[in-house]
Amino acid sequence: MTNSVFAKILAGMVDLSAEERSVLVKLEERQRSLRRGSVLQREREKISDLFILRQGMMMSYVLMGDGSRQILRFFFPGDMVALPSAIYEEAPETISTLTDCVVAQFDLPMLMAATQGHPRLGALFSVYTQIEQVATNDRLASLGRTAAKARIASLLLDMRDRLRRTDSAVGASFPLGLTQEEIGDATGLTSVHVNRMMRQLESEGMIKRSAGQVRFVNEVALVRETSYTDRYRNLSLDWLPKPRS
Amino acid sequence: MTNSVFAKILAGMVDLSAEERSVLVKLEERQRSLRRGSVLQREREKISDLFILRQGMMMSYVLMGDGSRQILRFFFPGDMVALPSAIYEEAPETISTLTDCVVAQFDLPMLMAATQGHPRLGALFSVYTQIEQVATNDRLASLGRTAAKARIASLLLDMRDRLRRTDSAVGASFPLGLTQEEIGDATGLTSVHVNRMMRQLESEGMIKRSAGQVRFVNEVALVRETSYTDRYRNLSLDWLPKPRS
DNA sequence: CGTCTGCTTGAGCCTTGTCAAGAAACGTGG
DNA sequence: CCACGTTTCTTGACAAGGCTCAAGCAGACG
Repeated sequence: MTNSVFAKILAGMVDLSAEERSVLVKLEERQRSLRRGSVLQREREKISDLFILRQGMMMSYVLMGDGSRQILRFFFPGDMVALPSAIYEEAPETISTLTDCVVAQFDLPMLMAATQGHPRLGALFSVYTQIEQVATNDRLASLGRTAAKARIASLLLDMRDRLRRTDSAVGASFPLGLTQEEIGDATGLTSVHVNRMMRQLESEGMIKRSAGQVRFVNEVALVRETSYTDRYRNLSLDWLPKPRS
Repeated sequence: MTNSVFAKILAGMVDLSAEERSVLVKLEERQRSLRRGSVLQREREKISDLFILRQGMMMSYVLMGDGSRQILRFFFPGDMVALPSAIYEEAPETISTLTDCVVAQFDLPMLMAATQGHPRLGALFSVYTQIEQVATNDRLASLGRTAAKARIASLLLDMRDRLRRTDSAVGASFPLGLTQEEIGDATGLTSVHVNRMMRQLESEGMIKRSAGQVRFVNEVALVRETSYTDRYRNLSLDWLPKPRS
């Protein structure tokens, strides 16, 4: 394979040197195709492999004692997957595919080796994980302190922005690819209430749904509903070391 | 100052070499005392300093459009503070003290320099941030998919475990140091409902409250209520590079 | 063409929120 | 060390957002 989707994400932050790119390409050499509904990793199992999602959509989730599910995160092309699990004896989350997927697979020693001679790349991995952290904090605030409609609006805006990172065809319209049950499990709602809220967003002229696509009809109103922020923007990275060119 | 509280946390994961310790001590050389109620960093302001909390309790939070507050995290001695904010042009969260505090202050270049010749230390910083991430995921699941009583029980168990990391005097009993309003802002509840649930936990014989202290009377029942996991335990770190001794 | 999964809608309920007010604890100045 | 003001805790009555249960419908897939 001659390219790296993870590099596409990082390239949105800094200009990568040719050498840095080649290191990233190597991380994505070992690829696997997965069917929709595959489980890459199950909660409480020992896992040490990491993945970069190249095509498709995935998610991570936990099952609660009462059988309900909390989806922690959706993954889109370019995302690094399973890093938190790799440091534990037992994976804290289940990871599975939502569509047919292509992933690149590697492990922590390979990651360590990759950053060895490239301190800036190591720092960029840290930046990536911090962005994740901030995005998770945003979701936390969304679940803790906003109403159902706003949670769903946030989720939709987030999906659009993250799809657009690697697919410039995504504009006001994008394929949803989630059931209302999944949206509910991500936002802490029931599928019934997700349904009601989505139709309300539609009847209020904020979104339009058809053939599995969502279109933002009034994006300004949607954003006003949510206080959503794209956390891949407005980074301050002048402290990064010089690249190894 | 001749010691590092952050080293205490890391020492719970691996045996630190003398050289690694001395690097960590240096990070905590510049210290500041802060009054209760001080704001170290305000949401949307530019910040580039990091802190390690040496004494006291702090928190980070965001203010929502409607004036409500979501507390994202409480900080206890040994915790690293403000790392997510340092990579943004504008801080994504406000950080303030809940008690009088002593913090050590440094910045990203100093952190980069510290890990420069110590790859294992750099990796341990990453491990630390991943633990944060997993703990945040747990809170997300707690807010999304558990009832009020369980959220509060989780919070109490988490506080106790994190206080105990650096204070071996903490056992079944610890100083709460939070108002019910703060507990509510952390768990996505109102202070009124927090009150009801805490008295319920008390009347059910799970906890006892007096003079600002919380005592776990029936810890087993409390844990059963919550599916809480201590994320500082059961790490798998055999992939770490050799320490520079 | 039949089955299955996901979407939609209604009715009633329950957990949690809102509003309000009094009691208790805490902190501060005199 | 007391007195007063402020914050925090506690409790009740009522409201509401979101959940549960149930049933019909539509589209996808074999």
